[in-house]
Amino acid sequence: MFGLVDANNFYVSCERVFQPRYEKRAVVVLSNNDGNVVSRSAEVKALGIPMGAPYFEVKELLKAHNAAVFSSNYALYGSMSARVMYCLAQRVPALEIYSIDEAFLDLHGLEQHLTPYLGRLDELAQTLRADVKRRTGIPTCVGVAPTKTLAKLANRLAKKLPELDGVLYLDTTERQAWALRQVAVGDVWGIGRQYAAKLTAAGIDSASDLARVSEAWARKHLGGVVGARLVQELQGQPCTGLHPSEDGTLDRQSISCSRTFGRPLTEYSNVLAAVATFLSRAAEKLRAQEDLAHVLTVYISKNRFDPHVLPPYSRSATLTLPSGPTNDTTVLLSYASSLLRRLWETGTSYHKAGVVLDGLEAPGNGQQLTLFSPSPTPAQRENKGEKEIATTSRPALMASLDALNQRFGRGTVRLATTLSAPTNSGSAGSPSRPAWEGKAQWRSPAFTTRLEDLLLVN
DNA sequence: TCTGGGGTCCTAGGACCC
DNA sequence: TCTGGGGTCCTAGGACCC
Repeated sequence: MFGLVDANNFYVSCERVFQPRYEKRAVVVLSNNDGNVVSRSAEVKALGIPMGAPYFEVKELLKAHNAAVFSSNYALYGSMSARVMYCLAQRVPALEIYSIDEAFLDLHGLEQHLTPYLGRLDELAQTLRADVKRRTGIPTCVGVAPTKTLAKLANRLAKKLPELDGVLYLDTTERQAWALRQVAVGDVWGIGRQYAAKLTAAGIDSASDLARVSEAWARKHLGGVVGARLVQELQGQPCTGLHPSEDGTLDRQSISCSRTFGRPLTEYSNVLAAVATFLSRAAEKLRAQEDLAHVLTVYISKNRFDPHVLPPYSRSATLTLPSGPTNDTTVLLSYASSLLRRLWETGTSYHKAGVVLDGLEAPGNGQQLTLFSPSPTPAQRENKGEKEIATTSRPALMASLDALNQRFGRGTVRLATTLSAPTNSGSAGSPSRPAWEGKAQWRSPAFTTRLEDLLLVN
């Protein structure tokens, strides 16, 4: 059996832990740039405000109901997530951290061997919920079922139906069949908007209907092997196992960093400063998980909501690093700036930029070396005669950078390229405020990660 | 006026390998 | 006249997840 633990409106719950006066009030948390509603308290859901609603569209409604509005505070949510995962890891043989607020639990064997001591799996699930709530303040629900897809479905019902008291255990085929009938096809894990529309057009409305389509049909209409697996999993046949997260942290196969800008940017130097900042952050994460990357992608996007802008809204460029895998920000940046140059169209207004690091590998024995001396980076070629940029990594420099920023705060020491060029018109902000930076008007304190923000109790 | 960010997995054509 | 089969890697893009 698999368990799925999922926090209830996680970001809102994190805010409430440290500011209990919001316990009974309507609360929302907004995305970066205060753009969209990404977490809603039950009171807000009852108002009919959907997940992902643009804030400007629901602002008045929220105000009318005296809702509290927060900008997102990832320092807080990340740290609360780690606490929740730590609690869970202490009580189950293995878990897979699936997202910031969800984890799959490996419960195989427990039902045969341990239940005489621990009670049924649904009792164990209740114990987990109570433990997490007591130690972190975060409310959760738990689904238990023979496949991950059914565990997700069970979790959804556990959240929806108060009479289940936060736990649903789909131990028999009768209970599974019942659960499948309760869930709309669009709410099944792996069925997004496009597939949902296609399925309802074909007369497939519930998870139960979907569980009865043929494998061939699923393959043809639901993205090949992915669709075939999905249907089998609904039938109770596990197609995917648990990928345990070692020591409670997540090792990623790709690392990215991107932002929508606070305002549209047309100056190359401003966008370069943004890309350099995002790349620095991504490289920092890469070093934190002790990996090297050998594939780099840069992308820039136009405003897809502007009716005057035609698709494609986004262009990307990917490069397999000729000088081999690295985690050195300066090496990565010299390639990133040449990719950005390739994508750049003068006179275009850009809305967002991002970088992705792929092809991650651990340093050491397995590493691919170059046969000859590393080929020069684009920056070296362009700047021939100027100061050299190394193609070989300088681990000691990066380690010092990370140590300083860890101790004195993110961005204390950074590459000069991350600084936006001074603008003639731009007396608006202080020089330390980059052109691309967005809004975050209502951010709560970093209660768990900044000494100055520590809650004081009299 | 105002519309997020960080991921996973899959597809598909072309270059290239033996 | 006639021109293979089984792979990997690279790059770009799409669907989906939370």
